[in-house]
Amino acid sequence: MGRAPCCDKNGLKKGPWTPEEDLKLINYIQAHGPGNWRTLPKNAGLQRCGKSCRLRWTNYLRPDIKRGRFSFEEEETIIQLHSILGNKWSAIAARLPGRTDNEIKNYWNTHIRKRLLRNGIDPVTHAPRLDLLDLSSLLSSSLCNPPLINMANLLKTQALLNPELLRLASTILSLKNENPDLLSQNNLQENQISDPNAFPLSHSNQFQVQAQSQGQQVPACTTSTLPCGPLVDQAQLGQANVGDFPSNLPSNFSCSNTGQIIVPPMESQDLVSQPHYIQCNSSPAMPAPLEKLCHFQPNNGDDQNFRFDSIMSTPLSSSTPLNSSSTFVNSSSEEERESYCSSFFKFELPESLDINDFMC
DNA sequence: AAGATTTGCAACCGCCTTTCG
DNA sequence: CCGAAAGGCGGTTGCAAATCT
Repeated sequence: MGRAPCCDKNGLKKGPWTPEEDLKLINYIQAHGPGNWRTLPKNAGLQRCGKSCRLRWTNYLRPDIKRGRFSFEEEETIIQLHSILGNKWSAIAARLPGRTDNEIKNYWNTHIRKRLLRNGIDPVTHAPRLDLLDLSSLLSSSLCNPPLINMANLLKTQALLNPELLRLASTILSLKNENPDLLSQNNLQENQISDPNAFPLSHSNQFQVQAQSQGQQVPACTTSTLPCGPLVDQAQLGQANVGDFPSNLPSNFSCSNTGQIIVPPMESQDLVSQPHYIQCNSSPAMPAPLEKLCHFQPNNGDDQNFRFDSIMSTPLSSSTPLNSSSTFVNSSSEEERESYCSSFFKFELPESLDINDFMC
């Protein structure tokens, strides 16, 4: 037996609400409070389905709803939360005061999703998408960079690969493609990190990188396009396994020829500072070749207080002097935001990387 | 200037979960 | 425990506004 409809639809109005209807609904709820949506329309004198009244109230008429363009902080938070929660719009909305799940869903579908796609990032998994890459330019750039040829070959055999490593490879390729002059940049970086004494490593700078066993679901959060973004108080993220958080390589790392992964600085906070280098301990589950990649070091002497968790949790949009600049946050165009996202990705393939080690 | 196309968003639909008798 | 009702959620649609040709 099918369920009875939520209300008798005969004679009930559909479509856009009129100001008069809104007023009736507001007046009724102000007098009696929300709830009992089934009887509300009748009592309020509305020719509407109760469900329609509830949606109108929760998505539009509620007094605490914030309308207007999403701020940079909000967008950033949405991306981060979506990478963790997926399409749980109500859960995301619960962390964005004044925003409704419907509004966030619409904004995601019309703005953020498209931008991620333009940046070659799968909006579902938050991972780079091979099928969106410009393979011709990729291959041409590979001709000037032999290790990339190997990686391209590696990708052809993706079915044989550990998915995590495949993701790493695809990420490297896609971002290399976006940053053609990365080599020169990285030479500088390599020089910077070649002297281990220059980057004292404190215990607090270490974290465990837990390579995921094959087939394990990867929390997409670590491949968010805004990896340095806020994260929301992770303790509040009931569904997010904070302990697993760094189990993926952060999307904004780069790989030096010396096998180090370089996490760029948060641009909005420090547009000119050098990347951070973070040391990580390899876990038993990590394939040996990946261990080569996961040798993080803190950046430099003038960043003694650097902590990885600060990268993961410090809001890009926090009220730091640079970032709190309202001109940046509030007037950022789509291009600026796009640039902001893609600029995180600076990769270089380690020459020492032997793809054979990655084969299953 | 006008028609075509794209974009943005409010609203609807149907399914799932929770509540309650 | 069971079934119906209500509430909640995510996906989709339809239309007006904006943009393009």
